[in-house]
Amino acid sequence: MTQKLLAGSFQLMKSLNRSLILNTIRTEGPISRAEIAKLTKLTPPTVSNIVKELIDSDIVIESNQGESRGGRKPTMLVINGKNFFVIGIEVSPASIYSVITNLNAKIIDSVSIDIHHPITNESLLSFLSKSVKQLLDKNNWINREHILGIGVAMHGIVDIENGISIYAPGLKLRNIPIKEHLESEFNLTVKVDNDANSMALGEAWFGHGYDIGDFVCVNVGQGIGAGIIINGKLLHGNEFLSGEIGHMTIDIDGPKCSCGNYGCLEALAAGPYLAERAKKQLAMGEKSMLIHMTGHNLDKLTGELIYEAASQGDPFSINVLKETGKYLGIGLSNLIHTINPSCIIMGGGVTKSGHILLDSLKETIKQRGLTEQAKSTQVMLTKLGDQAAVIGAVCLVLVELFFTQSPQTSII
Amino acid sequence: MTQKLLAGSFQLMKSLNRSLILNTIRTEGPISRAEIAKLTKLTPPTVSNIVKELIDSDIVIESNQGESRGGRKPTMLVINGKNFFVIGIEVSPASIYSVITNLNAKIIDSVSIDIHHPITNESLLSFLSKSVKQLLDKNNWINREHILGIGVAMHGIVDIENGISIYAPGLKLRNIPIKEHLESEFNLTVKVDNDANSMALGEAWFGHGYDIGDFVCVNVGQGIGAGIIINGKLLHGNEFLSGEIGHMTIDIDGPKCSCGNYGCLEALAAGPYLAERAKKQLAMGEKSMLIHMTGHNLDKLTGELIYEAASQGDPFSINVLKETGKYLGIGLSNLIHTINPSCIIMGGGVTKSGHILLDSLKETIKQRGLTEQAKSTQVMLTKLGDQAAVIGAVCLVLVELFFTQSPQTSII
DNA sequence: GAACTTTATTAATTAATTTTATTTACTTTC
DNA sequence: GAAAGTAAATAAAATTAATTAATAAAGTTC
Repeated sequence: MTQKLLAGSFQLMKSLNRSLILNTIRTEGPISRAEIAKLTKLTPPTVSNIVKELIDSDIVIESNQGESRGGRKPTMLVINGKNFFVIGIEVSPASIYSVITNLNAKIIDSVSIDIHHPITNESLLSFLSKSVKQLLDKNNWINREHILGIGVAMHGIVDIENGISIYAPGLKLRNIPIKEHLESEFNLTVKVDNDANSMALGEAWFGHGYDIGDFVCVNVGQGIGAGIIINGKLLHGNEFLSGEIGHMTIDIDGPKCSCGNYGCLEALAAGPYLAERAKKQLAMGEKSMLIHMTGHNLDKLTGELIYEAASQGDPFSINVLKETGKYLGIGLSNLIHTINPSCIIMGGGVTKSGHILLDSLKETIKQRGLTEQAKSTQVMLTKLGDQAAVIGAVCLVLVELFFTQSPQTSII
Repeated sequence: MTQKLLAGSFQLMKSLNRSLILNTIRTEGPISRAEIAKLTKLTPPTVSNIVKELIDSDIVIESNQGESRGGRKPTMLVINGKNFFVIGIEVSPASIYSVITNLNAKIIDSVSIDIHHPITNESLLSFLSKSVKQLLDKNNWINREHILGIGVAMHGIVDIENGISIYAPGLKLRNIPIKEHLESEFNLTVKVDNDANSMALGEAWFGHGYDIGDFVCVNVGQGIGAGIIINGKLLHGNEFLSGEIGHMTIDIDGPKCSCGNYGCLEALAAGPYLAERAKKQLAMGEKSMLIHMTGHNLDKLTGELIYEAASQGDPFSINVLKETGKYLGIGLSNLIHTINPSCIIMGGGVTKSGHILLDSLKETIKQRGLTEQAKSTQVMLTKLGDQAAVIGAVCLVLVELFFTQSPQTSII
């Protein structure tokens, strides 16, 4: 199919300009009407008219007066960020972490609930409700009408159209109707997406992806997933499966993965498998301070312990991390040669592994890149750190507010 | 960066509708004004006005009258396809194949020039000019004013903005200024893109991708490349490197590739490497009718010969193809788990290998897919066959004509 | 304090759609 | 075979939201 085309209409024209001005204020504000006109190439009256509507609908407010540059002082405009709120939830295999933020994604309060396994769909949903209720109760000074929605970052495969978690391997659950449940419970708009996708969105709005149009955010922790941003938008693929790079084969004869195949990136580089690999090598007689650190009980070995030993100079652990960096580097090279992002942002547990793994990873990309540009693809850690996914969940709601070209997007 | 927004204006509104109507006529024509209004949800007067302009600019013509459905007969509209022409060129390592087509991409005439190695940038450019001149001379009944542009499908890495072939491994050339050269020589718009991208575009416009928004076209021949279509548009990546899946590592300890790395998909599944692998196995004493077919000179072994022997039932060759199918299947699985296309279209030399390779490839995808949907991703051969790339080259020009939202896109 | 600048708004104009009405050309029905 | 009905296409008027031009407001500069 060739590209889809919109029909032009007065409504479309207006809503395009409305979004354009709203987003210019969001990203450039505080900014004057005159400056908006210059940046967007719209005419001053058009800007004035639309700004008036935005102020009427309470999403934009006039702030202080700016400095004169040889004439009348400009009136600065900003998003009315502090009076409206969004709830973001990150569901990881071990816990439910929920936050309430203002429109600038500044976290006002948070609650965390541990998940005990095994768990059922019903109890997960009730934990989600409980988590939201706690946030609302703790912050009952917030006008319920001023809460714009709930965003949920869920690990695994998510049907974003219906807000259903199709498969959550970390919880061993399937087909959880998150959107339906939360919407009926709280009468708020609910958006659900995959955790890596959410992280990517968070970085695009408030992190290192702020002025990059095409990038990938790779989440390396219990599993490995990627959020792919193309032209400032998330790529979801035909069946919500895009970015499942944990199950990219990079070594046909490699170790067995939980998915049943052999040599998946995840089985070579994700936290639990990393520990598994080290365990095998130690069992075969390799020396390492890890043996002492685990009290001679190798079942206690985790990725985190290996990070720690490596930072203390343990040669065995350093080598394990170097190997892991190489595997990840190969996975990322494959990504570079497939979608060629301008930058790769790393998030998840791996961000705590220090420079050894990262250096090895960068070295591998340099070695494997097909061209100079590929070799020098930038790799960096998330700016939002542990908050990337939950901030991303908040952004799922913000996208609707700022980019849905509907003139009715009055906040109240 | 968050998504980019257009500024709304009367011009935009008009040109969106112009494109919408033009493409509705292209894809649905012959079609009446009334039917266009229904399909596009534009009002009848809007359609009438714009159609009048399209007819004035000669890109649309009224054809016969349609059947009445209980009232006035509709006047059917079609693209004035037969009076305008596009030149398409495919530059492969061995030859330059050029065609002239009408707007329906129907080939009117073609010329082919063999390339003898080694070759320089200058002589390649002069061959390109010669090729176009031959086409023009052979078809001098065609009004030069009615030729809309030249599209070039070039193997390797292409800077599509400047129309420069950055690296053409099959010719061992770099930085060939194709667009600049041909534009100054013929005073026609010139578009250059990678061969796999062109194939994908050709299939999107006139092949199996006709009603699919997201798909991938994989070209397996001397090398392996993919053209990725997302939302009906080609993905080029940050440095024109997207789709270079030939250099995706699928076997860390695999054979050495021309790029210097080990275990690239290309080094396991592309034509020349396929022959290489078979040669090694035969040299080690394996039995096969290939030994007879090459007259005991294994240096004559090619991918094509292996296809032929396999189709005659040679067990050794069948096994080689099965292996190759498995490797390709792994590469495609990686693609499915990264961008999750709704369908994969195979083109290039591999299309001649028969069902053995393809069955093995499909089997591998079924085995490796993470979900039922991934497992059942459709794989098919190009509809346009050997013409896919050159028709795609033509489409590079058609994209400009049909999708550039400029009111001045008067053909003449 | 007169002249100039920048910001913002108002009024008039313009472009393109939409709505409503009309014409054209056919089919159906009595 | 004339009247009634229906669909296609166009014409005229109304509407929308932009652009252009003019003006007001609030400064700065010399």
